[in-house]
Amino acid sequence: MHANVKQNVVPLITPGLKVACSQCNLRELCLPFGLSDDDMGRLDHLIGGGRKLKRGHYLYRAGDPFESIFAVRSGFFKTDVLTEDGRDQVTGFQMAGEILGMDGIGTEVHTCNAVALEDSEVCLIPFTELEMLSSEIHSLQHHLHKVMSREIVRDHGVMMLLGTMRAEERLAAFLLNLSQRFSARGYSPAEFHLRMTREEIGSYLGLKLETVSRAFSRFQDEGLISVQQKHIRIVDIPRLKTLLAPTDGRIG
Amino acid sequence: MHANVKQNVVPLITPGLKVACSQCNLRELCLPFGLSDDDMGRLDHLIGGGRKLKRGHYLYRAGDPFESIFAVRSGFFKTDVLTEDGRDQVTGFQMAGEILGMDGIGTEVHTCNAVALEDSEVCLIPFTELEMLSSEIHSLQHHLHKVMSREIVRDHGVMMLLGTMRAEERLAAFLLNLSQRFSARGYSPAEFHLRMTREEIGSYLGLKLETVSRAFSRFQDEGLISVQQKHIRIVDIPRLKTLLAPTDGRIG
DNA sequence: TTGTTGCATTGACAATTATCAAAGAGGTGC
DNA sequence: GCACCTCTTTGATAATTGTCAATGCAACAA
Repeated sequence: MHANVKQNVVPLITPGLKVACSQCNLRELCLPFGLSDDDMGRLDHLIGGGRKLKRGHYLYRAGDPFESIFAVRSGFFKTDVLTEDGRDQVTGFQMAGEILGMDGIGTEVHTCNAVALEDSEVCLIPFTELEMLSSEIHSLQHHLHKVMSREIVRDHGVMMLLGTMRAEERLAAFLLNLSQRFSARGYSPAEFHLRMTREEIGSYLGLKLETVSRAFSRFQDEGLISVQQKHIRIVDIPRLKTLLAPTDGRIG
Repeated sequence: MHANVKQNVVPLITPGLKVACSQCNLRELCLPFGLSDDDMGRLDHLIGGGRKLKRGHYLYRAGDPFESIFAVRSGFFKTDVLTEDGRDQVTGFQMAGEILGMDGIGTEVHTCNAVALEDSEVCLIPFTELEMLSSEIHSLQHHLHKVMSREIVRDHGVMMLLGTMRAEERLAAFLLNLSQRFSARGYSPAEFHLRMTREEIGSYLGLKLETVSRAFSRFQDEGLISVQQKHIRIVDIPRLKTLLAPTDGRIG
């Protein structure tokens, strides 16, 4: 089998963590966005508590019955799809405030795996109950739709990346995306720790790990970033951005 | 500017077509799936009529305010994303019974273009009203969520294709996908007319049009399909499928 | 018919990325 | 500290796909 994340087979999750949207500093990034205090209280009621996951453990696996979606409270996840013939595609990396598990709604079964890339915590949001509550709270319903729609738009961005960009462009886009998301969470946009391996980055970007590694090295040689294993410092964000708008074949 | 679809600038749509889900032979494929007669009647009420589009005309464009989603009644569409720097990625091809426009929910603005690749008809589904109705009809709400979730899962499949497959595998997957969808609509799974150009196929598959053309020719040489311009006949579906499960690096 | 236009095919060659292989770095447990 | 393990880096070479260019084909209009 592929050098997949870890050797554990059972999704070792620890129940019983007390959580409340109304107390959560991620609420503006997450599902309760825009709710009144009153409605937020009703959402608190519904959240099925939290779960802690150790690094390498699965939040869910392809084939698991779908019951809940999850909000990342802390930590870092990847989702990937594994086909019968051994193909493995990382479909995303999720960090605090982001929602996981919406792939399972359509089939009632999860269609990808979600793995913690570091020790993490999630909130469990039972989906049937979320639907019930969202038919009473219009803003919750609408926000759920927005979250799903944004996931579709994000996927389109990945298709664009995979379909039209070259290796270095893909990596630049990836770094800038991480930078922006860390920044939105109050962390440095210029300096961060990668939670995933070169192979996982490569899988996400449709490249082999060696190609990812070489692109990192090239960026470093050109003074765009500084890399030390998983530690990244972006030295020149503007110039990194120009890598994405290449030959300047502009129109108007 | 790129050899984009057509020279029209205004989305020339013709309003006033009378439609009713309850009378529609696509209802089992489309949004009203699973509704009672009674609820279907309420959905009929909400559908904002139909629109006809001539080939080459836009159903919506990136930047248009989002108001409705659309169900394809007949015809064939493509959606694509165009970036400032001139990249163009086809994100999907849609046929009868499929839903268009969900990309716009999250931002209240459409994020891609939808173009008719042949003369087509769509049903217009005002989204705010759909949300209102779906908070009253649980099965409608749930089905909407399923439709959105399946779009996410479909996108994951495209990522897998773009991230892990080689040119011929991508084209085989593409043909088999079309075949299956035509089949589900009562058309021949083995013989059909492509509505899109080689360039559009290439954009969808992350390949150049020449590569697509060469792959078609190779398939024909090997007796898998017969190609004459846009007319395709799949001669050997099983063997085409084996192209997707390649080196047989199976596990168990 | 003939010319025009857009799309498709094919060939020769170049660029990009993958593959294979070896060595280096860093962390963990003993 | 030392051994082990995983991950990363780098080089040499091969495979795949892109690029450029020419020709072919089909539909359509004059």
